[in-house]
Parts: sequence; C-alpha cells; structure tokens
Amino acid sequence: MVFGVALHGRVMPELAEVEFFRKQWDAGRVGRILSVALHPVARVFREERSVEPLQRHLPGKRLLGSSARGKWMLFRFSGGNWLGVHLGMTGRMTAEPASLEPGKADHLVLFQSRRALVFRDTRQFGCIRFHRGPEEPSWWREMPPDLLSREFTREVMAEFLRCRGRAPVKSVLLMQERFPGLGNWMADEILWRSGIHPAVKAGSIRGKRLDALFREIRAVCRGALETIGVDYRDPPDGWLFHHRWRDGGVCPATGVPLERESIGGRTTCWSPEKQRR
DNA sequence: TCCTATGTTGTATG
DNA sequence: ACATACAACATAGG
Repeated sequence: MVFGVALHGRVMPELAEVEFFRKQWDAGRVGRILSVALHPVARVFREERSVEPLQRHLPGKRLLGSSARGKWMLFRFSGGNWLGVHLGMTGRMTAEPASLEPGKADHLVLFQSRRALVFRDTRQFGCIRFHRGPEEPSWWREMPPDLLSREFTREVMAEFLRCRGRAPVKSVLLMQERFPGLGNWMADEILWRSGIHPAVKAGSIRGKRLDALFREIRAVCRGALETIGVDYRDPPDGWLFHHRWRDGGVCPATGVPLERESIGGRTTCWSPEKQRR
C-alpha cells in the first residue's frame, strides 16, 4: 500500500483510518523501546513540557497495548507511561525497519531491536501528548461516548442538535465533542443515507429524519470500521464515498449528478434528488 | 501562480 | 455565557 499517493485518497484520518493506523504499532508489542528520536522542530508536541519526559522515560519500556476513541489514540507503555496521538490531516503510524533514518516528516520514532515505530506527519496538524501516571490521562477519560456505545443514544444526539439548532447539520456532525471520529466524508455519507440536505438547520430535524440520522451514523461507523478499519480496503460498493470526489460524479442511488459546494466551511457533496431541505 | 486538501483551534461577532 | 463563522496553522500536489 502506498500512502504517499494521495489523489483524493484516504490518507486523511477519520474514525476508521485512525483505528487502522493504531494497529500498525501492534507489531511493537514485543521487546522494549531502545531509543527515541524526535524531530528537531517538533511542532506536533504542542505541550512543550512533555518532550523531555518522553525522551527520558520511554527508553527501556514495553508497549503494552493501545486503543482508539474518535480521532485520538492512546498507547500504553510499562511503568505508567502513556502516549496520546492525533493524526491531524496527514498523520500516520507505521512500523518500519530498525535501520530507518528519520525523515523531515518523522516527528517521533521509537526504535526497537527489530523495527522502528514511526509517527509521520507532513502538514504537522497532528498532536502528541505524553502522560505519566497509574491512570489514563484525564483528557482521555473525559472524551465523549463512542458513537457505537450504549451511551450514545438518539436522545443524546437530539439534545445536541437542539442546542446547535441554527447551524447547518453538516457542521454539527463534525463537532468532536458529540460525534467523535466523524469527519468530512463520513458526515456526507451519513447525510446522504439519511436523505437530509447538509445545509438543513440542525434544530429542524425531528421525527423520522432524526431516527434515520441516528441509525445511519451508526451504520456508517460500523461499515467504515469493518473495511477501512480492518485493512484499509474500500468501504462497501454503493457508498457515496466512491463518487464524491469524482468530477461529474453521479449519485449511486438516483443517477442524478452530485452537487459540491462549501457548507460550514468544508467542501460538501450531496445528491439533490435524494437529500431534501 | 493559484487552487485544493477527509482537522482543529483561536478569535471575533452575534 | 453561549453559539456561530471563519481565518490560520504547514505542506504537497494538480
């Protein structure tokens, strides 16, 4: 797989891409961290004070496990060391040969005897947080409920849409405080399947459309995790995903040309026939 | 040269 | 205080 070839490709990470990249470091769950290489201009270390402790404490430790929530990952190391990673727009995690010479986009490299665990990010919108302690860091514990969890209910969603009632529903779906992991293409996919025009005010969605929205949020999360999240394979046939960036793209459900316009400051794609205001 | 980019945040305004 | 809108961040590619 060549991640360097972007096209309109899926290098930019939403929930399922994050899950895929998280697993790339599973290869490092054997052996210890021998040394740590940091990029000299480490913009992704927003919290300056975390740089030196990371450098000092990670060598000699083991990677014990990891999990993903929304667009964040958390890696757990022995000795009560935790590494939080956000991929921003162009971040990715890889496991590469131990002979790796870090390049200018390699902000963090954990060297082991058999491999190098790499965080690479050209645009540097990503973020790394280091934490020490027996418990997960507080920012992790305070994350909103996962969209596939029991705590994410139709009512929780409805209440949020009501509070953000005057904003276009497209913008509201991108708010990570309630819809962790959704990004631009997932939001468009959800609205397309729900038959809701992306410019509709969030507060005007009620009844059956609310049911559909809740159902499709979960269906799109599941479908993306089962495909992209597993091995980066394409999402199922028939998804808007396969048409949304194509010039002259056509709605896979109706055959009508797709519309593309900026809504809420983001390029948005929808099917005019299928999605009503 | 200018435009685009699937993310987030800080700031201004309502 | 809260919601909303948008520029800014840095880089690569068409």
